[in-house]
Amino acid sequence: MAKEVVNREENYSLWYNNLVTKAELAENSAVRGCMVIRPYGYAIWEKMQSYLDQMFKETGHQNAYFPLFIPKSFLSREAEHVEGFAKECAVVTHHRLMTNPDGPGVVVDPEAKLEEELVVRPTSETIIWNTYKNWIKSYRDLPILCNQWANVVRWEMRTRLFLRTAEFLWQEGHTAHATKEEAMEECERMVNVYADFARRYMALPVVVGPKTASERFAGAIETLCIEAMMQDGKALQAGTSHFLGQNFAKAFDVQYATKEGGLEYVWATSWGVSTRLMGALIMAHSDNNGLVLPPKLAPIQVVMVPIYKGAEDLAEITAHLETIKREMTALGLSVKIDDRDNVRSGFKFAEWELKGVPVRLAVGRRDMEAGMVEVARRDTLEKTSVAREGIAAYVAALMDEIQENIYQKALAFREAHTYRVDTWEEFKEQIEKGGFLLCHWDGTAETEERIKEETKATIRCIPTDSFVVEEEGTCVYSGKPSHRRVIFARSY
RNA sequence: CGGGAUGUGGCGCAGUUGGCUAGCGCACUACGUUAGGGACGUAGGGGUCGGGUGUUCGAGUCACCUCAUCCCGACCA
Repeated sequence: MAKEVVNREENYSLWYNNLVTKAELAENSAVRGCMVIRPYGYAIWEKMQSYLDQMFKETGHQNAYFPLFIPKSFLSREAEHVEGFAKECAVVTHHRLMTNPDGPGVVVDPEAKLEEELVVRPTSETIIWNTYKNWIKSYRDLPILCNQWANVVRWEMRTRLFLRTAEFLWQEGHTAHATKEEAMEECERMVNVYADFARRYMALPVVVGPKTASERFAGAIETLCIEAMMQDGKALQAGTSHFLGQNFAKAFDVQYATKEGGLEYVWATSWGVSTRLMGALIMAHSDNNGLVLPPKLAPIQVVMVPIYKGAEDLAEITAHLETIKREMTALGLSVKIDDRDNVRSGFKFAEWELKGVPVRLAVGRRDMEAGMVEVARRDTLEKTSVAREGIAAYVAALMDEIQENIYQKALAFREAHTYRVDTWEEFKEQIEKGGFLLCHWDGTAETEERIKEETKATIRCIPTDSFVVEEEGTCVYSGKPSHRRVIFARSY
């Protein structure tokens, strides 16, 4: 159970500092809300990337890369899309600087104004569909199943580290299909890939389901998402998969010749997850001692701390640890021996806990002579003494146990903070305490909007795989009939 | 873009009603003692106070302007 202070803002910096630092920028810089990812933090992102990439390949996708700059006119081709992103675009207007004729430094050369301004991609649908147009002529060219790993820029009015930064890293999949059914299947397949990844690798229980119309991606017909609950009871959208219908195909005039000789617009999907997942990971599992990383994503899975007195002692114990390390490395574990002699063991314990390393081994002369190793788990903070013999296999098995335990803990937390709410009074009271509220909703945008205005709660999704929600009832707000419950929550 | 707050060594802060060589903790360097849960001693190095203008004999301190950051709103796959 989370301690009282967990997930309060003051604690975030403690957790974040291991992974990122705020960009240190020159004074007067217009760039704000960016982050610098430290090597240790990036290692987590790399792990996420490699697992996701593998899952994308297994579902038939290929990686590709498209331009960072998008001609401004492309963005306006799809009406809803441009409306959704216009307010947060960084725009390139010039291509050259010159020495300042009136003083020090450089200024923008007014002669170097671009014919057409370029938008720094906030998402790549438009530039990709402009390219797909040239790739697709016949039904034989379909489907196209591409993914891109890239950075994108969204000039948000207010940023939040990890959750909403001006520049972030992500992957975006963009697919083109001959039929509506095939595209819808793809959309669903990919949201399930995300859910699978969140659960198995991030140890993050997520709810899968469609968004309501008002929460949809700009230009999508349907948006499926995975929603997670953070330790403060707020919801976090962790990934989305969009069924785009023929909107982009029509906007970019992408038609294909059918087998029968006709001409049809293609059907599209797009889907993405970002470095926001790292924020989710942190806010879902961390405690007051720092990060808690699931073993599958931990850059260092085992840290070994020698307990010693004097240099010879250190050398001898370190050599002993090396033999253990070799055994564990052979089992595929990533291991670090912390043989620093300028900090004490207690300091090392605290530091590696802060960094979230799943298992710590400590060995002193006493243990060495007794043929024992002290094993400390990060998830439970328990310490046990284990025989040196067979320690590698023990730790390898412990990794699975920790992975599962972190998941179960997060799941139990979510279950404990999910409430079936049937009256408006109860709703207003409960929403203040956080959590997911499973409620009947009359299905209208008006009701959704009023609830948002009155309580700041939004419909996170219409769950399809996590809760039993199909039942007859009446809308928690309007009292009109409803056939299923949806998830209301305050969100990031 | 509105409301509030904050900018002083790498980090976190103090600095009274303006007053003389700008301090403290952490971190850093050297040496020594230490080492099973964030060690201690001694000796060091490092800041011109976000930027600008002004008031004054004198500005970290007062005034105005400006820039940046954080929080709350508005906004937001």
